[in-house]
Amino acid sequence: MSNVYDVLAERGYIEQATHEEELRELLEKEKVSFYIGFDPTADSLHVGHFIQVMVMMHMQKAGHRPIAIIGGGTAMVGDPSGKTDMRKMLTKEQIEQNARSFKEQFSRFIEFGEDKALMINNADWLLELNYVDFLREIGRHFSVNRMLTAECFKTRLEKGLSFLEFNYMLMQSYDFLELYRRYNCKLQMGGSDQWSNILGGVELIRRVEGASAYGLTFKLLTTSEGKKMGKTESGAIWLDAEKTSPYEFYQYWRNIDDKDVEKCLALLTFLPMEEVRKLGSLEGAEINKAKETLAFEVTKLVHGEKEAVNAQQAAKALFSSGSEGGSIPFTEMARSQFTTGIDILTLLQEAGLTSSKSEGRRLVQQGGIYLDENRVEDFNLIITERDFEDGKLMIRKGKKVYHQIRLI
RNA sequence: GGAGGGGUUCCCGAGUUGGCCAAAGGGGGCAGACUGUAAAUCUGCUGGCUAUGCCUUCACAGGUUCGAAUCCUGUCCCCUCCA
Repeated sequence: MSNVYDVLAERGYIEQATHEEELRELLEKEKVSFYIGFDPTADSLHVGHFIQVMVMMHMQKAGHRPIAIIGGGTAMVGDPSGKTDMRKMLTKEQIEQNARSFKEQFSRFIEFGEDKALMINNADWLLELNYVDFLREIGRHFSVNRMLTAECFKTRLEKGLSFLEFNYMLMQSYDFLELYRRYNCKLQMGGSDQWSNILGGVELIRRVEGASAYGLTFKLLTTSEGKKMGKTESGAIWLDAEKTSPYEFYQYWRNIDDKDVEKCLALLTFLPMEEVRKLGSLEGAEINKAKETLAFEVTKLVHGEKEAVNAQQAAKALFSSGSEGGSIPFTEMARSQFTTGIDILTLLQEAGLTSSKSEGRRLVQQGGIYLDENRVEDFNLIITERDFEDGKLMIRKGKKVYHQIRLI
């Protein structure tokens, strides 16, 4: 069980790999530098990236060296894989800013240092490429016929694919070559949508350097229905506490589908596999224990133990007795606003629970709003200081969304 | 550059003999019931508001008309075929 490859396989990360056996041996024998690319298209990593971060952690633990590549150069082109539309192009400044946020977040999970792990922006070499040289050196190794048969371009061939995007594969392949030359990086990993791009790099290194390089892809984190996980109606689940509070983060995992629990425990926590299997095999209401463990462990990894405990306590308190907990989302409002009273619809909006008064009105009419566990019957209700206890008022929307108003 | 087709509410997508269109249907989402903070199922809702009425929406800007998503003119954008 000491081989990381086996660990990764057992936990269910691996989708496919080039030369499985060779790669396994390589990981057994030597310290391998490997890379995973990240597109800096947002200012924070989200849950979808986290699985890749987990892999880097596993690999680093096993003594290998992760190289996180920030696609500063490639982001300026946009990866067409799996997309139906052309991506928005980002400005250089945005990309740089995002790259900084990424690095900060990576440091929470991976130890950086010359020998430990690196983070590199591929803009370093991509931006100064000379077009003609690139074509002569790299372009000649790619067959358009072959590329067109690649899965990642198929959907785009129907809808239209610009030449700019068509080049993405070459750029990513070139990244791998460059990393091989500079850091002796022999392995590229990525989501399964990256398979063709990774293969491109592996082949390029073989042709240009005559050396062996390897590729490995992970399963994309999807729900049992095949949807991408980590997306909610209100957007992605971010690793940044500012964008997704630890409480919400915890709740996301707590509310996960029964069928996804075991998979997530294996992929997103470091719990031993025996325990993962044990938890995953719980039946009926019992499986809630597994969900609690999952939520706690993942929150702990991402936000630290303290936040995880807070989130867990808040959740338990709310869902078992309805009393308040420590870290539920809240809004602070001036006491003076409540001397004359404020109507419920406005209050809901202030708390961010509804986006319009009409929406609030509907919610109340349908019986979806509660104040301290009492259903609100009338949408003309006026809230005053007297409704508060200890300067706090708990509003609940639906079954699970809690929000507290605090007087200041 | 030439020929043709099209841009509708969160998304897909009806609607173009002008009024009955805040706009069918589906998806998604939200809420209710049932439950285990799960899934499935059933029900309701899904532009805004100082709300039985009023206001703003059908690419954009004008025009015709008592009245336009629907007709006319111009502009922008997208797609397909030809070069």
